Amino acid sequence: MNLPPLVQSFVLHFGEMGSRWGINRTVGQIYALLYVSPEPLNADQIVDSLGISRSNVSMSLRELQAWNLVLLKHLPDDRRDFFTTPDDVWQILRTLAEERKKREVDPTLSVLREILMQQPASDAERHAQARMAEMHGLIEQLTTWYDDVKKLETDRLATLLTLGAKVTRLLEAKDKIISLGRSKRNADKA
Amino acid sequence: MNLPPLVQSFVLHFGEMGSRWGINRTVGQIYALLYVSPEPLNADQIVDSLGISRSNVSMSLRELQAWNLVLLKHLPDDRRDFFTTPDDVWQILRTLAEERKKREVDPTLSVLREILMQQPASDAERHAQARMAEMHGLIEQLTTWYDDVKKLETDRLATLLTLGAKVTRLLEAKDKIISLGRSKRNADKA
DNA sequence: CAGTTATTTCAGTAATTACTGAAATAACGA
DNA sequence: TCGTTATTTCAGTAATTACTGAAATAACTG
Repeated sequence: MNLPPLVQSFVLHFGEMGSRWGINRTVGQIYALLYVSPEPLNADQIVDSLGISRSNVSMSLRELQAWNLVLLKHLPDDRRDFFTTPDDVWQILRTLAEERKKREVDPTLSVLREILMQQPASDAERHAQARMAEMHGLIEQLTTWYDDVKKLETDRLATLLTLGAKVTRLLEAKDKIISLGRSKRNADKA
Repeated sequence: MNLPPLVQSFVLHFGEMGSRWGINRTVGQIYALLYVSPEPLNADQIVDSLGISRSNVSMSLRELQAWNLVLLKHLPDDRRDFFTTPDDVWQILRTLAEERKKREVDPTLSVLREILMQQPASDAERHAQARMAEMHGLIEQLTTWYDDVKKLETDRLATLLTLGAKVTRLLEAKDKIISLGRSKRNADKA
């Protein structure tokens, strides 16, 4: 590996994190490298930077493209492929969320729905279905929220996040007032 | 594997999803099994249900305990350990979020902070640091929001989710009015 | 204490996943 | 067309991760 020390730390960390997810070390490293590079890189530059085989780079880039995490660029009079990441980190986050939903949440939802359609043949199955219904409800609620939020542009999403906390506090304050009123009335009754 | 068909589908699916995360197949299967079981299970019951070795169950339960995803129960006059999952799915979600943050987000934040402290030795490093600063900012904003939200009890969290969408729409409406006002003024000027 | 039961540890092995180098394909230009 | 360059594919191998069975430990009982 042949990189400025500061970049190298970042790349190595992402390699480790990658293997902690489903993504493997190399894919994580390549992504990190592209993310911090001032301009797009071609496959051979990645080979030189990370010290891995050309074929590994090819496969890993394909994986990153399947995740929509990487942009393909072309320079004039150069038929090599160059790769970058989007400039906007919030856009990257959105893509990541979308892809993980597609791979992890959606299949789970459809399995749950399918099972919930079936007729339980025992008490054990009836109980299992009830539990799955709870899980299904939770996931549906989360995805409904997500579907609403995902369309927001970067700056509005940021606003919503900082606002989110305030909405929470508002809710708490409202509840406190209501419960104060209730306990006052209860006290009056006694 | 010796399970009611409906439970088996669920368990198998979670096994596959498990290996798509860092978690392995067996851990995923055991968790799914515990999640749908009407009462706590001991290790031997898990062995029988899933057809895996006793030692594998022991290691996998240890893993689940490290993730705080599983509760240890004891029956009177029985010194075996029995395991369950929490009843409240929202509590499960909170735990999952907390543990993933601890394992994935926090280490990344600290690596980023450390790198950002250092003096860049080149333009490449300067640019890399700027990119890392963007990423750091995004993660900080997300975790601030998360820290606010995570303390909410189940029903209030659910409220916030359904509300979240409305807050969004409110923001959009407000922006539309403002931009309408602006474009009117601009039209007047012309 | 010895005997019984529950659980854990761990070395060895099986299974899976990652990676490489060589060959194949593809896309050009002369 | 052939030669050159870029990229992909894939069989073989390396590396990693998962799993097992046997032995060790631990926690109890009589």
